[in-house]
Amino acid sequence: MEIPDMSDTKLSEKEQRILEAAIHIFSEKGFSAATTSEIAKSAGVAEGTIFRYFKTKKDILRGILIQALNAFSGKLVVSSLEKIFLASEGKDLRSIIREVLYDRLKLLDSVFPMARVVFTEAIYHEDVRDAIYENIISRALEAFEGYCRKAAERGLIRNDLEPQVIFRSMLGNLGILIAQKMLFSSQFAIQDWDKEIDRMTDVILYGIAPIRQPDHE
Amino acid sequence: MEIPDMSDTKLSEKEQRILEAAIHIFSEKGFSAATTSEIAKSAGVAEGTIFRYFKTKKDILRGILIQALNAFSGKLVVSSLEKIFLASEGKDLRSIIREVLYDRLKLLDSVFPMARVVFTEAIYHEDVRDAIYENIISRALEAFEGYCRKAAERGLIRNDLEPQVIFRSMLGNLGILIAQKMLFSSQFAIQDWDKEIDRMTDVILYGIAPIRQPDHE
Amino acid sequence: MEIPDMSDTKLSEKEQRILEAAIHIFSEKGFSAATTSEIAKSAGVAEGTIFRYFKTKKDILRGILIQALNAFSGKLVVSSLEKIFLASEGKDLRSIIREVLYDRLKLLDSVFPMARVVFTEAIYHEDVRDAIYENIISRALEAFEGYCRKAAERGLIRNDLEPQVIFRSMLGNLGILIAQKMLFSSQFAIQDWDKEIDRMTDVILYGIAPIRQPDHE
Amino acid sequence: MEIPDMSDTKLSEKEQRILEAAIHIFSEKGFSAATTSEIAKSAGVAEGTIFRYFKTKKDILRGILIQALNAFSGKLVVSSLEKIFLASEGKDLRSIIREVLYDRLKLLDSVFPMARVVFTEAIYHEDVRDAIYENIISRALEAFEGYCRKAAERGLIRNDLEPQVIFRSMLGNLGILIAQKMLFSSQFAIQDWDKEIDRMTDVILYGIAPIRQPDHE
DNA sequence: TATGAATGAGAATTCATTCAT
DNA sequence: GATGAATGAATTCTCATTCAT
Repeated sequence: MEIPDMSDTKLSEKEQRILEAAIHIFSEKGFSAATTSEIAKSAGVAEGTIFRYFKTKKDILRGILIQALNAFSGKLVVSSLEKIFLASEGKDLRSIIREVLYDRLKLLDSVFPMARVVFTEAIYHEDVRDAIYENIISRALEAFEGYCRKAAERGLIRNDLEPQVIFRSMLGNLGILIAQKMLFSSQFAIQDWDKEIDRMTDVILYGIAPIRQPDHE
Repeated sequence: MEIPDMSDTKLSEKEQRILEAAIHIFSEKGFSAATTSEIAKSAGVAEGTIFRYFKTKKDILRGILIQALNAFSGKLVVSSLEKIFLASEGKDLRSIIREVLYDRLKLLDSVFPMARVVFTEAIYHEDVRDAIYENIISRALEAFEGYCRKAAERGLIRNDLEPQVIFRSMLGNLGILIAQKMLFSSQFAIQDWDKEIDRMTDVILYGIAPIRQPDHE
Repeated sequence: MEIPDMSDTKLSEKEQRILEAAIHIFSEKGFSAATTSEIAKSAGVAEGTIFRYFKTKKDILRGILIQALNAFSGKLVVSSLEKIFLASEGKDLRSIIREVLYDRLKLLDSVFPMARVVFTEAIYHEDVRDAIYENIISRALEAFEGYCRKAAERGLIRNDLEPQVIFRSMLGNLGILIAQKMLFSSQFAIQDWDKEIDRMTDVILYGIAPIRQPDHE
Repeated sequence: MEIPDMSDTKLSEKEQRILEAAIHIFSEKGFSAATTSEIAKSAGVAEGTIFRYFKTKKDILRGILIQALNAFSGKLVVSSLEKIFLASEGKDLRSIIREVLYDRLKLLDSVFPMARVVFTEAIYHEDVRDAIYENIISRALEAFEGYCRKAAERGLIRNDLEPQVIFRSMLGNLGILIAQKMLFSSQFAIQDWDKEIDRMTDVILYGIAPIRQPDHE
């Protein structure tokens, strides 16, 4: 697959329209099942036009991946997290985590189709996974470790846990929540998001074991 | 997609061989990108033979889904969990959770290609999700709730948490671990599974907030 | 282009039919201007069938080239020439050359479309030229040199000429004759082939300079 | 194909540039395999510009053919031959033929790409052949017949040969030499052109039969 | 029953030509 | 005039499905 330089070269309006149509359709039916004719129709251009901008169908996918990695890595993943953490002084951990969860949820909501394309491709292609790791996971993890260390110093979180483990736990919980919202909404309609987030935060914070004393916290 | 009766009608040896080949190939490249000729070759039958057993390519997928749902729902998901819980009398929660995690991990390991096919299809088709919900999730949840209630009564777990929330937390943690093992093994090679499971159990049990007393557990 | 092993692997009846249709159409309009749909129609098969036998359109051309090189090199070019030379004992040079010209003319007549495809492709592709050289020219030249030496020894031909030069002269004369017959038949209709061949033989034998003695032949 | 009036209407500089680029590219890959975008790039104009000057791609080819026929018929084919023949008084036949061969060789060298386009198209299109015949062959032949007659009268050449036969012989020899030079240079590199032309002249003059008496000529 | 050659509908891709700027 | 983006018809190629053996 080979995803080239992630630099955010400006895209023409038409190129962007094609990419958006493709994201939508790839997201709905997967890369292989989508047809370029469909994408063209949805983008409102002639089928041939697609191939002016993208040499092959696979290149459309590459275009999406590049955009996705750019979007996730720089702007979204790290920076907004950073803001929350910077604004976290004095706040208690519960608030911070709630905010983080809300923020991530909102973020993934806004880019869900794109994310769906990226993750399903990741399932099949190691190079996509590598790119995801390099551009998103490793960076997010790095940033996260910094916050964890600080939080641990301040006594906000346990200092006997490795950040990776905490990261994984939060990611896992978040992932399930997203899946629930996006895929199983008819089975598990979530009415009260505040409450839902609260419960999740609670589990993340204190686990499922009985809480011994009402005095702590 | 319409997944018909889940009854485990016996499959002929050839039918089974075709299904296995298809699971393998669908798992590697996805349903649309796989070709029937490839499946036939891998199954060691003529391409035409596939269509004696499965009217269309989609029917092969249906066959896989049926098998998968059967496998997950009845035999695997519930029963083995049950065993663990039944054998749990007297054991502490940490041991139980560790056992559950180990067990699920082993299970998913053994059926990973099949699970991969099911879950990627679930991403695209609501009816598959419905079938997954009906056959797996709702049953597992039901069983889980029973155990939770009992465990709560015995004072093993917090009684202020809804079983769903606990379920979600465990599922999320487990999901990430699977993804890490199956997809990001080159980035996060897990050497010491005992330790890894221990850490995860720890977080599930006690969360990430600072633990106040050494008296816990 | 890469023309693979020239071994005469047997072709199925359908493969042969496709090749023949392709030879006909490539010969009429050239490789690029011919369409696979046209070839399929002319061969009486479905378009898809072509691609069972030839992975790409270019492979059809390759198939033709292989067949052509086989046909020209082994069976035709050398062997029939050989017969003539073997039967030449005692005959005078004029008869031999006439026979050779007739023979080659008949040969090229019978494979004209194929030859046309090969030569037009040779114009554009060095590898085709190389293959032609290796398989046809160098072999024919080699055989020809043998005959020339013998003929020179017997005093049938000048011994101060290099075989290459003789070869070139005969080939040139023949080439023009073929072109005349195949391409400019409406401008230069040849009525009396015996006479035509005679005149050509005469020029090949004695050149255009005035002949001094009426004693020749 | 229909090649219209051969009059040398003046071409704009841009038109000429397009034609030259087209000659180059058609010559390398053939008419059908060449793309207008390629031609435009090579001519340094926009693709649309081509269609200002030539209504269709085929018209570019027509333009080349017209130019080629003009070039060959008038200026080149006849006139320079004429010069040689006019200057031939007193010279022996050998010198004349050598000069003619040299001259033609140099000529074809200089216009090889154009000639290649014309001749390959001639292979496929009768009207091109007709145009070649009308504009080049018939004129050249006519002129040639005149010289032949004179030469025969002067006793320079055999008078029992029809000029056509002589023409054909010279053309054939020349054709092979060109092919050798242009297409098979790696197999038959010609080092010493003087010698090569000499040998060819020798064969054209005296043929391949043993020369009977050292006394003649 | 099993085969695999044949099919043809449909997919990706190319490219001459048009046309608004 | 010149441009080059846009077009869509035509082309190559794929592959699920059929069917004669």
